[in-house]
Amino acid sequence: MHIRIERGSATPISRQIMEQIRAHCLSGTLKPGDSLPSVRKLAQRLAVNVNTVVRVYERLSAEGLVEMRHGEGTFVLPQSAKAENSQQMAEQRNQFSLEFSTVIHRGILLGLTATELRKMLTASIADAKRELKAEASAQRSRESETRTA
Amino acid sequence: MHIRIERGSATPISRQIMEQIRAHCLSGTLKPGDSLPSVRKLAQRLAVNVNTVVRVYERLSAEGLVEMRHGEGTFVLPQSAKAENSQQMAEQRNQFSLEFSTVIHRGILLGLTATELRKMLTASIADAKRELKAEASAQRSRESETRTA
Amino acid sequence: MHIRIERGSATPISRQIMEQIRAHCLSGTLKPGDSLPSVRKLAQRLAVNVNTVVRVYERLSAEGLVEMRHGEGTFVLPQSAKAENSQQMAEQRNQFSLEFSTVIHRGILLGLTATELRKMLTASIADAKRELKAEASAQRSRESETRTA
Amino acid sequence: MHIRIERGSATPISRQIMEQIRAHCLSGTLKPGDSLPSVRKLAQRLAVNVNTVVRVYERLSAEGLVEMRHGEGTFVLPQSAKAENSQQMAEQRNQFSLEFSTVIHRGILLGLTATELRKMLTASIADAKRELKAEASAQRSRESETRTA
DNA sequence: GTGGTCTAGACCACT
DNA sequence: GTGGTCTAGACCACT
Repeated sequence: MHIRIERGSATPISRQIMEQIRAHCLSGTLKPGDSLPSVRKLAQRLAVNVNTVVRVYERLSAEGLVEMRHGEGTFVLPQSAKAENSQQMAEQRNQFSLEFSTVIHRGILLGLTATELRKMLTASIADAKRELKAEASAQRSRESETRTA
Repeated sequence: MHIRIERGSATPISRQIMEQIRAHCLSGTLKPGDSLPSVRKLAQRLAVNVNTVVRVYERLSAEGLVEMRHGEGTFVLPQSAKAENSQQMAEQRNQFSLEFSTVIHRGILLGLTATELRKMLTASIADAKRELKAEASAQRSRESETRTA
Repeated sequence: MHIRIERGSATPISRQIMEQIRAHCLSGTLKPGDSLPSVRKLAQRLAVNVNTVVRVYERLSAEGLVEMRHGEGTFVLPQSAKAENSQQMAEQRNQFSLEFSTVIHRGILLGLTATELRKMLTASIADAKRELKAEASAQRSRESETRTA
Repeated sequence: MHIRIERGSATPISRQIMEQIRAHCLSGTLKPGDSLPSVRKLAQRLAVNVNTVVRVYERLSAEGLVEMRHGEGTFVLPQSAKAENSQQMAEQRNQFSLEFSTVIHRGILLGLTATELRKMLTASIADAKRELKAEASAQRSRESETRTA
């Protein structure tokens, strides 16, 4: 589960983490029953305070997306209804499209041309897909290890 | 000078306004000597608290980008050196490119395809350019009025 | 709004505060639209860390019981439906009755007689009612001040 | 020795167990020399992790209330002095009275009337006594079996 | 090992 | 003034 934190950003770290975990759940990178990294591990990996991660997990738990089991870990919950799920997805995409257009608007103001923006898009898509693939294969190998063991 | 505020965003309103004014200065929509809208007018137009705008102007003033003249208004300052200006531009573009790639990363996680993202890009670029043009022409007509008067 | 914290208790402070605020909302001591004390004030009054109160308010907010308005304060929300409200009340009473019987069970184990327990009950009821009344009258006088002013 | 666990409670399970064993010792349900159930049996009976019970016994052992004899079991120790015993009893009762009044306070907030609370008290006392009796008679029959064997 | 609570203190943003 | 986020660090409880 890749999570990328933008340090200088005005978006609070906790919110960045939360949105990416939500996206992972909606996209299927995280499936019901999967365990999230422990609060301490994720905190260390992201070089973030433990409490920050705890807060994120607590909020996702209040949303009903995950469940924190004392002494065991934090786990993705099965989503109650497909309808609800696809509604969440629609909401997330709407929000995404707003952000996207805001960013582009700023790019144009900064004098970037359509051609430059298209190049950046292509590069960013490639980057993101590479990350996703790398992760998926890492997960597969982890799973096969588990099966062997 | 068009400014667009995204209400739900985690990015604070003041920062949204500030970044867009900076971008307008760098892109030339706002030129040295131009006056910014009065604090009260902008606040009303954006449906934002007056103090929020005051603080934005104060910060831009501290940055040396604008000058607040008591009783007159707020004006764009000539940028001290071209070098500095282009350095600022480079910084802003760097930051932009970081944000851009983060947004795209999230879009990919949400399952958007390259094709969808390209369509969104084209639409957003068209939107942004239309806004810029509308503004430029509005400004031209305002200027000719002033000349006539 | 009286809140009583038992320091040595195994029940976490935050949970004690949360349950009492919930009870105040259900009992009508806190009505929709009422403002809660600011996080800092309540923290100081209870001699508790600010973050502890913040967490309480955040959770009540996630429950939909209150709303935190940035820069304004925290306010009791109107409860969506009477049905829901009375269901919450039933839940709270069920939980109460469980706790109550557990406490009594322990009292009996400690060798307290029925008569002693009844005396304690009468005394505790009187205490609690006195507190409620004192608060209600304090509130009335506050309201009449406001009306006069 | 009856022990009742309230699952949802904020009071940790281990503390619930510990307090009840202490109360049993003070009330005489458990007498010096009596054996506690084995760690595994109690854990199974209460559907609790073995380690949880182990830690409870360890703490009671550290308090000098019981003694863990390797390979034999855990036994109630004779209390060093009556004075100490009655002091412990007083402490426990003080703590009990605090908890009791807190619980009643919450009940009043939830709108329960004095009459309702008195009824609940009577019912809870009856329940608790019934449990104590059932246990006592079970213990007597166990003892007579032992004598016979 | 896991999560849960709490503190003290800092700095930020909105009204 | 109000709430919001984050850190560093402590100590506790459950598996």
